[in-house]
Amino acid sequence: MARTTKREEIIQAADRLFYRRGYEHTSFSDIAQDVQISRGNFYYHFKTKDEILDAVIQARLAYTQQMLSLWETEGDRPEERIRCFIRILIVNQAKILSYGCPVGTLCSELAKLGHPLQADANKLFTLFRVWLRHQFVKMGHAKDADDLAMHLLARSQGVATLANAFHDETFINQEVQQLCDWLDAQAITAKT
Amino acid sequence: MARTTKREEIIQAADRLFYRRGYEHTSFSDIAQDVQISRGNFYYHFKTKDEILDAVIQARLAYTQQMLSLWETEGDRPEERIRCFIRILIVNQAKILSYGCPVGTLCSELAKLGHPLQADANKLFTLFRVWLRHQFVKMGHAKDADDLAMHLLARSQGVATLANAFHDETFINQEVQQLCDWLDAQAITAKT
DNA sequence: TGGATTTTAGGACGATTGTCCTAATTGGTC
DNA sequence: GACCAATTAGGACAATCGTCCTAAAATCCA
Repeated sequence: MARTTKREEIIQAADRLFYRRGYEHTSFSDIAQDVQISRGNFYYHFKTKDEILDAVIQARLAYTQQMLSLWETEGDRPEERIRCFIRILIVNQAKILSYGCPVGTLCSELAKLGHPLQADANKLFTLFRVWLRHQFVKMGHAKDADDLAMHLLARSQGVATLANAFHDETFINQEVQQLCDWLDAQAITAKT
Repeated sequence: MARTTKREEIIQAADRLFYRRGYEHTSFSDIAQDVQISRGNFYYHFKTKDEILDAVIQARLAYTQQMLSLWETEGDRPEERIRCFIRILIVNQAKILSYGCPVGTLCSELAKLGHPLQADANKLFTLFRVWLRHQFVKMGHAKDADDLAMHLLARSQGVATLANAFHDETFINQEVQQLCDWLDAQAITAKT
């Protein structure tokens, strides 16, 4: 039983499956089978597939925000916090090698589908963008904080995409090192 | 009539649709409607959907190779040729803003589908990788040519993904400028 | 012109999709 | 034990999917 309701169980399963197989390639049956309920009973919890996607996106936004808040308390310098962001490439290495970045791949898919929830999915990117911008401002990069945030986001995306395609974990480690070096360089230029 | 056969017409339409809507979200009907043939007649040209995908990938490989060969003849320094690669972010700006990178999004999708043609699609990345590596070797980066090639590929991928999500063309221009600067820096460190 | 070949249109097929309805079951409250 | 609400299972539904068959039409060649 634990604390999770059936609804939360469904959202968790959908979250996992949407990431692994993609949104469109995941069916009601797949999710229902995963949480051990009948396919028909699905309608009681969610009226449409978009409703599940919406719930999944909201859940991702929630725990992403939670993660960012947690990082905010770790370390006392903004560089160390940004390093937390860079390190997710290492922490989630295995998943990234198999399925890419959860945010990037979802946004790409929804863009191709012309899906109405596209904008909501993009908020995931915005969450990271705003948080990173905030950190760069604190580093002394008031002027180009947003550019630096976008730059770092893009670098991470690229690493995830390539690592996924080539199934290359050495590449991830190399690029993470370069990103850390880049970050250090930004810390130096900021003070001047 | 021109020179194109019906089969080539189908491949072209499928190529375009796979890029815009994604592979799975494009149906036989969609392609058939695009090239003005009946849905049933499709079977005469292609037995399965995978067969079309295979043909599309082969076509992409062919004209990508052709493009790389063309770049090989432009300019006399490898830096100028690599700049051709970077510039596709500008040349295909409108499409990238709407649909992302054709290579990256296809590989990501096929990875999620666990599709057997995944490896063939990845050859598109390899084509660029090998070509870029070749240019970096000529620049004097014999040792780290492959790392530089992968790095540049990843940067481009990230830019495409973010530009697509945020529909931001200014971001593309900024990042292209940074990539060119980075390339110049590599040209300098190579000679030493 | 006549016959062979290529290409076509139309529809059947079984499976799967998202959606929706209904009747049965469960669980808690008086 | 009786009542009420929450939750369930099973299946119907129309549409769409990829696949495949067949007969007609178009095209080519002798």
